[in-house]
Amino acid sequence: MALFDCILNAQSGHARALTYATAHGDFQTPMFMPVGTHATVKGITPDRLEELGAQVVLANTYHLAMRPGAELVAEAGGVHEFMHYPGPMLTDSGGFQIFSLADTVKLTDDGVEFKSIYDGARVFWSPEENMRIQELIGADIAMQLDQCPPYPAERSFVERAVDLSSAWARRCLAAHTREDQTLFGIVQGGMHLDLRLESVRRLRQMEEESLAAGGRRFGGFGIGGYSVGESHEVMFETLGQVARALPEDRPRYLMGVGNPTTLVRAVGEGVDMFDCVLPTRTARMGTAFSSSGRMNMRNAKFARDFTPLDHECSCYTCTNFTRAYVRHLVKQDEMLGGILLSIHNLHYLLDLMRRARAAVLAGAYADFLRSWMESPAAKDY
RNA sequence: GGGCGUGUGCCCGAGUGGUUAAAGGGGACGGGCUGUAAACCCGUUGGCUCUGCCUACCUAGGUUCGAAUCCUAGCGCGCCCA
Repeated sequence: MALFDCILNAQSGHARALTYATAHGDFQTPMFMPVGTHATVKGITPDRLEELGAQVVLANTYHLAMRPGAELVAEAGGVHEFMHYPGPMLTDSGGFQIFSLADTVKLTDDGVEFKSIYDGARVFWSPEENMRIQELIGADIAMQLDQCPPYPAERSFVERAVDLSSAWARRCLAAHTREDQTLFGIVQGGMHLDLRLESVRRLRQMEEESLAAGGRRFGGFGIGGYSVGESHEVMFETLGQVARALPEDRPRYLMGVGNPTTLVRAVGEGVDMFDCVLPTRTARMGTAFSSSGRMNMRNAKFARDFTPLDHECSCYTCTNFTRAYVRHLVKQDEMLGGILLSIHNLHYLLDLMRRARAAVLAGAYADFLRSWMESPAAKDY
């Protein structure tokens, strides 16, 4: 396969199984991507990530640009070398952080000015500067700079976010040059189907114009702005139509979603990739995913429970440790508690997506979805 | 044996006559976490027939309209002297 080729291995209903080629190896979908904001998946060493079958790992442009600095990462040989992760990587642009963290954000014709949360310094990013930084960091996939509106938000606000994100997408696409890195565009539009479809239309159009002018195309598409506080019902009212309005020949990435049931349902709607802090953050806070639903391992009922976290799980944690021991670690604030739970939760989502892929390859995704929705784990949706 | 000090809710610890069921920690118990400023944040923590009542600041008496707060004795603990 040539770099950034995308092969459709199978389709079952709207659910797809893709293989995608990057300079650091192929990845297969449906797929969940562990989040490693500061160029580390908290508590998890890279060899453990490989053992878990993680394929793509995320890092964050905002945080790495502030610390230790994109130039330093480039000097280290790029983010893969820096963090010693040999597989495919993706960097989020940092747009999400700019708008969610900074209290003073100033939009100009040329870009966005914001205050660094690290030292309060004024930082100005144009889409071009953001591309330059992401190329320095050197992940396999870069995300366009975008604006993710909160929920609820005035329609006019969401419209402006679509306008801004579209304009930035065009400039990112034009500015992106690195050959061994691809760029994903991002759909916005909140919960408004017409705005979402307009956002998709613009991405497709700007790509056509770029190609016609001898420029580049998007390597895939992010679906942003969901799971920002709306109900699942509201999200699924539009998600499927939005996903399927995107080009069929490239991956669709639902950004920031990690609830197991949402993943299973979204795959059924034609989504291919996900990322979320949920498995690792909740792990550090003491929560375990399991085939019988989420478990708060601080609960007293686990004190003398000498069984594995999940009887159906084959991860390192479940094959070697008991609920009682994990609870003990969590109650004592021992770092190993968060580590063991992170291993388990990541395994849970990675394995869920492997089983989803197997179901697509078997042409039986509808059955997989149905049996999931009837399982005890779906209750925590 | 004598002197001085001290005794608060599961634990530590503030309070030193009235708005104190009693600050603040810790612990315990429970909840939350969705493109990670998160090994973090929030709630509950005497009982009950629960918009109120009862029981509570070592024990027993006392002073006072009113005491965890003052007095007396006892008991426990600590330090010093013998």
